[in-house]
Amino acid sequence: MTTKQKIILLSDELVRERGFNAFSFYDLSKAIGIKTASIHYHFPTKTDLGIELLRYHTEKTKELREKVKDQSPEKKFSTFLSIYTKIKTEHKVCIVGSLATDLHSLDPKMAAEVKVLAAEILNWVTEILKEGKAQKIFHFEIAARTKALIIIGSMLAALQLSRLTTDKDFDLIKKTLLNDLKK
Amino acid sequence: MTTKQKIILLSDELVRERGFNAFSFYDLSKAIGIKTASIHYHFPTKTDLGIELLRYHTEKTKELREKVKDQSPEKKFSTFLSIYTKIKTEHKVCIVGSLATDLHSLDPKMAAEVKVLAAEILNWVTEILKEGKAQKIFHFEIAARTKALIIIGSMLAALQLSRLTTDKDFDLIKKTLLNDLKK
DNA sequence: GTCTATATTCCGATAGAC
DNA sequence: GTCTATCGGAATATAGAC
Repeated sequence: MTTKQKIILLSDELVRERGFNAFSFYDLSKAIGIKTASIHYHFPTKTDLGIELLRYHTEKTKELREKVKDQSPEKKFSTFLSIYTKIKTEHKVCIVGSLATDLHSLDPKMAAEVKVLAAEILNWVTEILKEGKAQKIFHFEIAARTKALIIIGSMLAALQLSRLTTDKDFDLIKKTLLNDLKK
Repeated sequence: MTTKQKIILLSDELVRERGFNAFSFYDLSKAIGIKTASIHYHFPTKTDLGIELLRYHTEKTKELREKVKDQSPEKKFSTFLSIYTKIKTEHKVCIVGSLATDLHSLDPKMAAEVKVLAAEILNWVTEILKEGKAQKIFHFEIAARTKALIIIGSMLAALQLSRLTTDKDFDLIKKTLLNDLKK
């Protein structure tokens, strides 16, 4: 793995663990074993790093979407849900939620990238839901995009709220969501 | 209003606008018109300020709960929802979501107070839902606490996501939630 | 690409006068 | 209760050697 990749992956952990404004180049330098000046070589500013991190997420989401494009809607949906399940095992939150709460403290260019990622996720889930409804696998009466917003929001919130109540509440919310969609 | 109250109210705005780690005593001092040293007189540390801010929210929630205790479940529920509607008009997020994403960067004493506030809200909404269901006003099949988690989570997420999509999505989610409960 | 060294700014916090 | 003055530390960022 290149140093640049190491920096992005570690930043990703830290943003979702503590928040963008709560980690520093020094945190990265300690963990990777290089000096903060070396990090500036790869990312001139912290905003540059944040932007590349977000583009990495957008790209990864697109790749995942492409990877399961020929699968059933159920499989696609469970793939989507597994993103959050993985995050929960790390006791972290999703990057969209983490950066949405800090949005107005971010450089506008970085804030714009958060919106791009959110749009990509919303677009994907909307598509999955439409397809599942057409195949009479998923059942809901509202617009697919609205349903997608509520589902994405519920998973995002499940990660945040289950930090405050108990970890079990994450699974509880996830299962309830899945049942609701299939009934 | 006392200076102490001014500091708490302004901190509240800033936490929900930018996040706890993105505002400083200097931001407060500018806005209030006193020096940062004076803020330390009222709150020795930033954590002390955070803790008092959270206790203020917990107290306010209890007062609101008490204020509407003799009203109908619908009225109680719409009172609960109006908290988020108000926040949305300010383009902010709720303090629970803001601090949940930053939780692992907070002093443990402050993190504990976030959990106290979340528990109070969850307890209140669970009670409202149980009462509404008993009166056959609200309709849902899952446990009231689980439904409360999903509703609170949906409102919390609606504030965050609608920062990234469009403001209209907040109302869309809110109305969908209300329809679902009454159908 | 990584280093040392340093500049700059900001931030939380304290001492002591008024 | 608020001020001036200041400390110590942390953070982002840059210059220039290797």
